[in-house]
Amino acid sequence: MQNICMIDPRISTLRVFSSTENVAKTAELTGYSPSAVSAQLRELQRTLGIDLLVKEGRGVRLTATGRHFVAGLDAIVTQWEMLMASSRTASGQLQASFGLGGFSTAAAELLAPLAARLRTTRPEMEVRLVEAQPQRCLDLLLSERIDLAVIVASQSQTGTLVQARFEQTVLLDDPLDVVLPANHRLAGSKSVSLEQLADDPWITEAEHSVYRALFVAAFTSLGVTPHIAHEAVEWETMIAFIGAGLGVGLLPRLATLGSVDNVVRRRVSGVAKPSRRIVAVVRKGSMGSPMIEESLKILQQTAKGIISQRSAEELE
Amino acid sequence: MQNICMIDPRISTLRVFSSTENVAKTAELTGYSPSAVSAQLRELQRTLGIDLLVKEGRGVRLTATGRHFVAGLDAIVTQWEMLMASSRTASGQLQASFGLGGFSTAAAELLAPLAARLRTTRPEMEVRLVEAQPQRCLDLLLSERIDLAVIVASQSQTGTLVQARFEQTVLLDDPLDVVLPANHRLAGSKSVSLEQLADDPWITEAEHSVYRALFVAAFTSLGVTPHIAHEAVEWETMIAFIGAGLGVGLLPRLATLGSVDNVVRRRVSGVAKPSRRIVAVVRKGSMGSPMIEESLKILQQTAKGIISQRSAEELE
DNA sequence: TCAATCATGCATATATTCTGCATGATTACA
DNA sequence: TGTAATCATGCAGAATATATGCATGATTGA
Repeated sequence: MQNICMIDPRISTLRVFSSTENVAKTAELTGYSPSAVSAQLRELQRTLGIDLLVKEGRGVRLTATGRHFVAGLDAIVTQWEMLMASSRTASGQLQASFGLGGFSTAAAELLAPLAARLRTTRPEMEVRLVEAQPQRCLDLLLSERIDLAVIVASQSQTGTLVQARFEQTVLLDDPLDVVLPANHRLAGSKSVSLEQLADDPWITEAEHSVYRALFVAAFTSLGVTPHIAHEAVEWETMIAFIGAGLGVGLLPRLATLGSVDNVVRRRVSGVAKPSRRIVAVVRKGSMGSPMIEESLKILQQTAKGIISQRSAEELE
Repeated sequence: MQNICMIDPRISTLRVFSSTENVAKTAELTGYSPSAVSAQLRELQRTLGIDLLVKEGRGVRLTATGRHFVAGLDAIVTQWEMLMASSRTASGQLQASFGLGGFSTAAAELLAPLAARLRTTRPEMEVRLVEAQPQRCLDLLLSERIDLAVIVASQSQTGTLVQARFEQTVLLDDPLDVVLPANHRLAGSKSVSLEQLADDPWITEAEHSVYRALFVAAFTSLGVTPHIAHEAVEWETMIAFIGAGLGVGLLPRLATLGSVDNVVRRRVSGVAKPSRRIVAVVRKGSMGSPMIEESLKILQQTAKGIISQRSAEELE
C-alpha cells in the first residue's frame, strides 16, 4: 500500500529480508517484485560501500557485517518510532492511515470492535484491517503495512530479533476448551480433564503452528503423548471432524462453536489447563503514539469485558 | 556531488534547512534548486502527516514541533554515523569517496599534506578538497558533501545545535603575529605588545567573521578599543594595505607573508597574546570511522610537526 | 511606489525505480 | 542420473517519481 517515508525504503527492505532470509518472501511482504528487492539490496550495498549479503546455495544470506548493521538499524528505527510518536503527541496531528492486523478469532472479537470504535471517534482516519497469521503479522508490522497486531504469544517471539523490534501488551489469557462428539462417553460431564482424554484420537493444527505448540505443551506437562489422528487448518474443519466422530479437539474459548449440534464444548479441569495468551504487538518505540495508546486502551477495555462476561457465565 | 543514501534525502534537506532557516541557502548548500527544496519539505510534511514549517513574512520557519523533530533527528543521525563507522571497521571496507574542507590557511598547511598522504596510503580512494569558510564547512559536513573539516574554533560553535551535530578535535593553537609597515616606529623591535599599538589604525576582516571576533577579544581583554581603519577579506589585501602604510594588522603564524619587503612580521609580547584555535570537525558519531581516525592521526602529526618546528625557530 | 528578496506552483524534462520475462545456479525428487 | 522446482539476478521497456526553470504572489526595504 503506501510506504511511509521512514528511513530509506531500501533499508526497510533490508530489515524485512533479515527476518525472512529470502528475497521472494521479502518481495511478497513488501509488495515489491523479487527483482526489485534484489536491485534494492544491491544498490544499498553499493551506496554504503559495505557488503551485507553473500550468496549461499541458491539463496543469499546476511554477512556478519550485515547482521551487525541490521542490529544497529533496529535501534535506530526504534528511536525513529519514538520520535514520530512524540512528534505526533506534541503536534496533536494523527497519521492519515492506521493499519490493524490479527488472526481470525482476534480479528472478530477484538479488532472489529476496535475498528468500529475508531471509526466513530476518528472518522477522518482511514482504518485498515488485515487478517493474517502471527508471524506474518510481525512481518507486516515491520514493513509498516500495519501499525498494531493482535496475535497469540508464542515461544518464537522471545528471540532477540523480535525483542529488538517489537513491544507487547498482554490483553487476555484465552483458555482452551475440549470439544467432544455429542455421543462421546464424557459428553455428559460438566468438565473434562486432559488425562481422561489421553487415549482418545486428537485433531489439531499443522505442526509448527502456534496452536500446535500450545497443544503439545499442555500434554507434555502431564507426561502424556497424545495420539494425533488428524490435522485441520480452520476451526470449522476441526469441529466437522469431531462431529463425524473422528476424534476430540481443543478450541479456544474465544472461537465460537457455531450452530453445530453433533459436538459439545466442555471446560478443562485438572492440573493442566491449556490457554493461549493474546497480546497486542506494536513496533518498538511506537508505544507513545496517540493512536497506539488509544487503541491499546480500547483493546484492553474489550478484553476486560470478555473476561468479566466469562466470570458471569461461570457463576450461572 | 553524490548524496549518500543515509536517511532520506528529504530529511537531510530538512536538517540543512534547520541550520539556515532559509530555503534558498538550503538549496545552494544541498545542490538542489530552491523549488526542489520547497517541494521536498512540503512532501516530507505530507508523508509524515506533521506540520514542520510555517510561513513567516516572506520566508518560512520551523514550528515548535519542527524543532523538536529536528532535534530528535540529530540524535538518530548520530547513531546512524556510529553504525556506519562500526560497520566500516567491522568489514574493513572504506567509503569510495572522502571529502575534506577547510579555510585557506588550513587547506594549505594541514589539508594538503593530509590529502597527499592519503593519496599514497589509499590510492583507490577519491579524496576531494573544498576550500570554504568555517560556517560553510559545517553546512557542507551536515549535507554530507564533506566528511571532515579543519576550521578555526569560535564562539558560534558552542551552540546546542552545533554540539548535537558535530565533534571537535583540537589540532593546534595558532598565535597571531603583528604585521607592521617596514618603516613603522616599532619595526626594529623583536616583539611588540598590543598596548604599544593601541593608537595605531588597524586593518582587519569584516565584522561577524571569526578572525574579527578574535581581534576584538584580544583588545577587550586589555580594556582598549582599537581604531579599525580598513577592512580586508584576503591576507594579501591586508598585507598590501599595511605595506602602503595605511595601518597595522594581525596575521596568523600559519599564514605566510609572501615575498613582500615593505612590511615586517613581529611576535606579540605582553599579557594579551591573541591566538586562534584550529580544530578538526566531523559529524557526530563518525569519530570511529577508519578513514576519520586515520585522517585525524595524520592531521595531529602534521600539527605536531608545525609546533616543534616553531619551537626550533624560537630557539635560534 | 518601485525594486529586491523569498518561497511556491506548474509544465516540461530527466532520473529513478519497478515490472515481467529470461537466465543461470542450486537443490529436491523420482 | 535426469528432470523439475526453487531461487536470485540481469535486462529492456514502462511507470513513477523527482528536479529544473520560469512565472507568480507575498513581503520587506529604499
